[in-house]
Amino acid sequence: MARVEQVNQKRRGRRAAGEDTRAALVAAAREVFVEKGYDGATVRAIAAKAGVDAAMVNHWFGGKEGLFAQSVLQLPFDPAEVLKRLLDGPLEQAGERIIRTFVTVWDATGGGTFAALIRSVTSQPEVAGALKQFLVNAIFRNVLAQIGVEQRELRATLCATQMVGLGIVRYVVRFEPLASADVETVVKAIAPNLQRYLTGELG
Amino acid sequence: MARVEQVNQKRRGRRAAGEDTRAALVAAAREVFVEKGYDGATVRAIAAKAGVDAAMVNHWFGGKEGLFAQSVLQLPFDPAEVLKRLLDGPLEQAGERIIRTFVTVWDATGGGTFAALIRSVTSQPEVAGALKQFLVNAIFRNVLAQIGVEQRELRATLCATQMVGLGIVRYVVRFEPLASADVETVVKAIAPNLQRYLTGELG
DNA sequence: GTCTATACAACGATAGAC
DNA sequence: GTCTATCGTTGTATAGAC
Repeated sequence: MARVEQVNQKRRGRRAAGEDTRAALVAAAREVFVEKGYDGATVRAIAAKAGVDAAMVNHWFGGKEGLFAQSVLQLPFDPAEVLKRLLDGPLEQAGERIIRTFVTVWDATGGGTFAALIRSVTSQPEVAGALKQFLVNAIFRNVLAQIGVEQRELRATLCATQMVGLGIVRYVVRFEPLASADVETVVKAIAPNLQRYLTGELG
Repeated sequence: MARVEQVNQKRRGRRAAGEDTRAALVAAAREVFVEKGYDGATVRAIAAKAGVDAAMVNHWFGGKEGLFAQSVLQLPFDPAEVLKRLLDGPLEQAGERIIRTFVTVWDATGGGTFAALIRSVTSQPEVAGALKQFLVNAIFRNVLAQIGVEQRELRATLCATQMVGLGIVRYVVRFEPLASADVETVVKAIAPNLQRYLTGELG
């Protein structure tokens, strides 16, 4: 009896070799995220468009967040993992950890990836909107919850100014001597400023 | 004798109405600056391409610097004038003056102009190169000469990270609450960080 | 007649050739 | 080290618009 009912349903188990589920998800995600924004896009809708099961998003990308990072942003790392590392340690050294991680991660890609990201964000308003939702709901929310200070939203945007500016100057326009400075020089120079945005006095 | 030799020269005095010398210079400048860079482009070459005298650059734009600002960058203000205002006052308050002026000037344009500037810089490597030369040779050189501290080049690029980042977050991606914050809030929040880059301890 | 956009000459600075 | 070429800029006389 059970066998008969399966006739018109999808086959279970592994798909045939050559069907690239991962690539199909990335392609579908790019379209849906850009069209609906990060919040408006649902994992189920993306999976349906890709013709695969929604569980595949978790399997391949660790969740909606990871899929967004690798499809629209094309980040060369997993933001959830990086975030975990950043939040692990004393708050007074968070600025230092963030800058060191940021520079290390993007340096490893040669910087061209960051430039591409900025280009797509500045040229496509929809991507900028999706990125904003992503940052607010998937990143800032987690970070800010661990910071027991006032004006958390303002602090988050201030941190964003410093990180984005650092990325542009070091990777896109490549102003010297910052573009070629070693990681520790950058950390020493910038981390205290980021730390002030995180936990310092803003008034 | 002298009169005879003038026969094959251009007529002096005002040209016929309808010939827009200013626009001709802007058009020629855009091409030459982008092709040769800020340093490589000569006022004389631009003027020749526009079919006018080189002195017209000074008359209409106050110099090579102003012509670049209004042709390639399309800035809504005169950088030389703004620069003069920034350098006028105690060094300990320079960070505050710079942030206040920056926000005031770009707020007045609605921010779209800044976004357009970033877009052209990030999408055209030649523009980025020309901008770099312009900043180094026409802006930083003057500012840094007045700052009696060590590591001036590094400080200049650090300042650039903060200014560029502020512009992107406030005018391009418009993260709240920073995008809608009033000028004084922004000044109080960011000026101390810029001041550290200018005159503080970097180690 | 007045105003100003214009062309030309010349100056000080700078960089490269020899 | 000197000479030369070229740069950005400034001063000035003039032609045309108003």
